[in-house]
Amino acid sequence: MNLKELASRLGLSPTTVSRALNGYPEVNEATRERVMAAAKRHNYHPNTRAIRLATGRAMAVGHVIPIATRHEIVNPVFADFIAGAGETYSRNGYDMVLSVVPDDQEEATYRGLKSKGNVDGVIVHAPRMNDPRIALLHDIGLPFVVHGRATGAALPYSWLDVNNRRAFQRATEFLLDLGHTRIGLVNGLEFMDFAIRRRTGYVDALVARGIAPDPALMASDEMTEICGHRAARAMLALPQRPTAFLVASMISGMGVRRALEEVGLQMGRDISVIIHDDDLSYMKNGEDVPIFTATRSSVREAGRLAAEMLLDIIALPNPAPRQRLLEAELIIGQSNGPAPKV
Amino acid sequence: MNLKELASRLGLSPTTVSRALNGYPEVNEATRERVMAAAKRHNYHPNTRAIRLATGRAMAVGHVIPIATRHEIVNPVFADFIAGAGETYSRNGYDMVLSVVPDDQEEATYRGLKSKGNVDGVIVHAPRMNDPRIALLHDIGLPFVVHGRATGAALPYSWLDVNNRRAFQRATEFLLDLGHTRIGLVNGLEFMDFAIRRRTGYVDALVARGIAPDPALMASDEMTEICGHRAARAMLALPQRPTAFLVASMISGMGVRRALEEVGLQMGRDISVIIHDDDLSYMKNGEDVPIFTATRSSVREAGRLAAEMLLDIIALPNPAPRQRLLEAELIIGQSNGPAPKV
DNA sequence: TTCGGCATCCAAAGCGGTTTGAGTGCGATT
DNA sequence: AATCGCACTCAAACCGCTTTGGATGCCGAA
Repeated sequence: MNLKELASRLGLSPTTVSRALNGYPEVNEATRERVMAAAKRHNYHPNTRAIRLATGRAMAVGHVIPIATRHEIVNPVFADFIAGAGETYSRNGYDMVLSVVPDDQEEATYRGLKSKGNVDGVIVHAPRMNDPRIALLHDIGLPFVVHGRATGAALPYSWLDVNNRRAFQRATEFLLDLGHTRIGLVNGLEFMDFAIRRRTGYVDALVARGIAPDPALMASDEMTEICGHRAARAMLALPQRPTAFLVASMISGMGVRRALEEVGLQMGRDISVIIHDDDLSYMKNGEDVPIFTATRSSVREAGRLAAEMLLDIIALPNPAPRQRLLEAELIIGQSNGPAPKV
Repeated sequence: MNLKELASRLGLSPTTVSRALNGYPEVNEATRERVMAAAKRHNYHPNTRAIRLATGRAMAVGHVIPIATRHEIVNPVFADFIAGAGETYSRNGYDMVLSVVPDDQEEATYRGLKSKGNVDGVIVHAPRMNDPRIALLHDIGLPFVVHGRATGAALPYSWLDVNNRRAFQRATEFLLDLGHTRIGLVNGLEFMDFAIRRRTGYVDALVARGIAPDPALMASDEMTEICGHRAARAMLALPQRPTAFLVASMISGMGVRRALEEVGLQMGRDISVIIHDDDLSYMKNGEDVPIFTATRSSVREAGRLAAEMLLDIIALPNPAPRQRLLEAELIIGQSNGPAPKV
């Protein structure tokens, strides 16, 4: 069942039927209702491919996922972000298309997406410092929103980010207030923009209290259980070990916890731990009382909001870049306590 | 730059240019090379929307993700599966479109995907017993491959699955061989097909050795850290506690480990644990030596294979249903040992 | 009576490709 | 010399929708 057939059954022209269904004013209300009814009765759904060609819009948003020779973006955080963004797209009649490509084909993929007209815009994931994708997308004229920011970008661009610096600054201050002075930072990879900001927040807080950051207490690696464990073990083996940890993710945090248990330290009593909690749907930080004290910000909500921002931008003829900075909550769980008396 | 313009610049008809680029035989080799060169020079990429309309194929595969009022499918396993499938699609020039929809709209989404022509086929995730989606897709004539199986389906259908029954049977036998007789099963939700099969394997192995399965040693819940922890705690509190655990996932396993540490049991010495390891890229089971002894099967590879199967099916005019059963490896890590002497 | 305006509706021209059904020109066959 | 087949190429139809630029009829105003 297509437009033409539906029109002929109704004894109308395709023009009128199309307009009736799309809510144009120049069609008689009685006619419109007749058309609507017939469409429903015959289970008519306009062909998306034809609409896309006729309107010149893809009604789709792209997410490019480089599969890593180096580091994976396919991580749990990504999954939840996608889920959030996908909700927004569905609600607005957009498709979400994921391109999983070898990372040396990332640029070609973006160019292809634009020139072949597969999508109306893209979300940029996991920005790094001086991320080349921003200039590229600007260049080829593909609307985009960055999830995060890219320090060093020359041009203004749209982004949605969590205030990572502030979150880690507050967390550090909180630990300092509890008397901790040796705080281990188990950070993500520091070519990632968010990790840089988090370290900045941590360092700023220390410096503000006159504490010199100790390089031995700052680790930077992938946010896996293994890496969290390794980093914590290394710091715990120091002559002057930390009395608290600030950890980049829930999963790293589980590695840290394992390390603590191995050396016989009880989290929350002997040693404090604060993690960053992305509020993942399948990786909840406890039920009523959080297991970990945490800086929390829902990455799923970020996905929803970033997608909304992008759809807004796509809809506008000449959109100005938008920015939105979300604040993380500091939630108190069972993993912190005062620094032990020396 | 579009076909017509390219053609006129070359002094050729669109027909010939189209054929030259698509490798049809009825075009002079010299002409073809001239066309190819010009296409590259002018950076010509055929418009996907036009191709789709003209050919009647969507060149896209759908994945429908119901967002749960009840249980989330947006889980880490899903992310890796998607990544694997996405690789296959990219290699073959297909788009992957994800539809994230409220679960009461799942059926409508499948129907829409078909009638609006958005996709050429779909992958069905997380099948349950008597899963209604199979009949539905059969009905509306949308090609599909199920990741997993759906016990109780009336019609034959295509699927790709891991031999979950066998995997858990082998793991159980392995523990039995080590002298364990009280083995706790920390399973996934048992309306999920894979979870049912795993329990069957576990029960079969016990029964074959003349051991009556104890309901108190069989838990079924979501595969989260929290749930794993809770289940393990409950079993450890039994008068006759288990000497080994068989656990449905890496993440549940971490919860189990936490429970063990809480009660002062050392994994691998005091108590044995075997998990199922989906070989997730960001959740590796150790580096050289696995942390957990495990039944392992890469879900990412499953994604690749399922996608290949689906593309094959889509390409064929009248495809017969296909099946593929993958075997999980049993890999020995540091989390198992002989049962303690009574 | 005439004409402008309004409410409706439609024919036809896109959108940018693919594909069908015909040409052409040329060497080989009869 | 006429015919045939082959190798190329092209015009035009088509995919299924949107959208432009009229038509048409009817009513009230001049």
